[in-house]
Amino acid sequence: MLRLSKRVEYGLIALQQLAKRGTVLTAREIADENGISYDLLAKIMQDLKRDGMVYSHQGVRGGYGLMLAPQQISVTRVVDALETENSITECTSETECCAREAVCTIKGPMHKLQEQVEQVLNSVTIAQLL
Amino acid sequence: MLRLSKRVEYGLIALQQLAKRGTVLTAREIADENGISYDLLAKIMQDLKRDGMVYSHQGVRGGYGLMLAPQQISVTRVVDALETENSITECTSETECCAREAVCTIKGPMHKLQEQVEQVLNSVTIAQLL
DNA sequence: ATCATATAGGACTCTTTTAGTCCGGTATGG
DNA sequence: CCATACCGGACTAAAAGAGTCCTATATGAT
Repeated sequence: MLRLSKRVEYGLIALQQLAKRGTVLTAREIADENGISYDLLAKIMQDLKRDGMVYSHQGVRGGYGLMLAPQQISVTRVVDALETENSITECTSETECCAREAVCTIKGPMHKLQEQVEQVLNSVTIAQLL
Repeated sequence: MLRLSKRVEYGLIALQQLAKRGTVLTAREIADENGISYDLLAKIMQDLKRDGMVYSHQGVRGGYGLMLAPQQISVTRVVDALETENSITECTSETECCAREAVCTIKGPMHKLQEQVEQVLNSVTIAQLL
């Protein structure tokens, strides 16, 4: 369907909110204010933290804060952090191996297309979402 | 996963083969030579025909042929013909309606992103796959 | 100290989408 | 008239995606 997952969608929203407010926010706050499942968002925030885009504080008055400037966080980076695969076809994936590889006649062109799509996602940052 | 479906992948291969060979090909030929399930490809060819990209002839010595020049067939057109949805998020879809629409803070930016991705898919045609 | 608050993370389940199959029907050239 | 090849509905299976539940751990405030 050529669609970004909800994980990425929610991740972008969370990062946008952190950038806009400029303060520490809890996963609960972000979830409630944006109509997102708390459990789901909680996991997404963990992944964003693992990547180094945000930091976290446990306990009372804890929450999440941005580790980077909004213009430093590209959509590509968010996708990479939140999705297992980001290739537009199986043959442009580095982790999968296409069963049709031996007879594949579109591998080359698909790689070029992949690059162009990535370039678009790379050119957009959280700063553009504000 | 931001991935094109197998339907689109196979559709592109079929169109590429028709363009490269410049003759009428049967669904069976295309399927066998490219390691694609015949039943699946048969349906894809029907969809391509419905769209007007190819014509078909039934019966002995029948098959499919291109209706348009390769440079006139964009990837976007193939995606539109073969997939029900092509929007990168639910909020950029014209047919779906996002449950979070009232509180959505990324609708605008997502539309811009969508346009850019579409522009890329629009700029690539079957001619570039040869 | 202890308690309410918040993140950390494993293990599920449910739903949707995608891929692929099976089958009977129709058109057509040899 | 029959083998060939498209037409198209119905179905199944597999995979991915979304969301839930529950327990553990850290920590600031009282």
